[in-house]
Amino acid sequence: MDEQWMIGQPSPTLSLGLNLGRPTARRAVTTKVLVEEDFMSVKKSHEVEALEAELRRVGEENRRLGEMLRALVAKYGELQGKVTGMMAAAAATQQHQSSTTSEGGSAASPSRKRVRSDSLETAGGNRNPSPPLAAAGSGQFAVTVAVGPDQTECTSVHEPSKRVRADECKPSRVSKSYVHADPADLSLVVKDGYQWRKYGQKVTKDNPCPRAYFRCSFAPGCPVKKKVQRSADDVTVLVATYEGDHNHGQPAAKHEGAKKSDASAGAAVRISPPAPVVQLQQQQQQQQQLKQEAAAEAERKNLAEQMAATLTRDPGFKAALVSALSGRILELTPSNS
DNA sequence: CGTTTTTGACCGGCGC
DNA sequence: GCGCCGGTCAAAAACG
Repeated sequence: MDEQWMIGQPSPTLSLGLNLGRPTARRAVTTKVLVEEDFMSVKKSHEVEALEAELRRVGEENRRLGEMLRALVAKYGELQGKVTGMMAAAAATQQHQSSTTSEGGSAASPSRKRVRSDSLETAGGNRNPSPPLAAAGSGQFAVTVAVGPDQTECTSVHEPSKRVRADECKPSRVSKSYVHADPADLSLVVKDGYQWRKYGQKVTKDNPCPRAYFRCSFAPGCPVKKKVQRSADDVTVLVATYEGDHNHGQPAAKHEGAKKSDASAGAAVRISPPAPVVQLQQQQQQQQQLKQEAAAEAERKNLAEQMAATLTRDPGFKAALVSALSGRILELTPSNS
């Protein structure tokens, strides 16, 4: 019979009975009394002995599982620490290289650049010789942020030397933004509140959709660039890659870029169509969702670990388990007078 | 007329 | 050394 009970009532029954804080607690008290009166006074039957053995076995298994879970979490934390350390070491090495080789390289071999570009660059580049410290909050679209806002020296190197490879000296901020767009709309425009000037378009090898290159045109010396390309997997998704920090604040909400001169925007301020706002919200929602999911996962792991530790250490857990099991036994066994 | 977009050409890095 | 490829330039066209 006990075998039938165990087969017919698998683990859900156990889990139901383990809700310590639920109204079954009151029933557990009464059932405990019943257990003591009915079962303890009477000679233990072999069924009860089998149940107790099963109970011990389940408790032991639960304890083992808890230990395994703790070990797993500990190993996970250890591995995560190693990864973090390796990434920090790589970032430190990269920063050191960029602060030495890039500065020296741009000064030692200026002939690497185009001649006409250098003349233009020196003429206009002095307008903003040092990158301002502002725009620390401009990374609001960042999904993957490479470095922190304190590493602005890389930007100062990056601006005068135009053809610095991205892996030699990464811009101070590289972030990606995914925007859902109408596939019928062929324009590669991602509304993010800034003014952008398109300076090139290219069809890349790994994606049939062309990639558009934009510069921030709100401030003359703003080093921020943006690449926009439709996702190869989903053409309805626009992937915008931002490089660098804005050296100005976010412009006031008005028509972004698209064939609107600043002179016309001064007097007649029109309310922007809702589409930019919607896309902006979509970007922020996606990023918030990613962060929330990561946080929720970490919280779940932490919660599971705490639950395992609490349950295995709590001396009342076994008593509660006994009461719960006994209560279920009394419920399921036909009342024998 | 000033600004922005388009688009072919050019440049430099990288792999073979 | 050569070709490929991504990024950029700049003249011409388009636009308001």
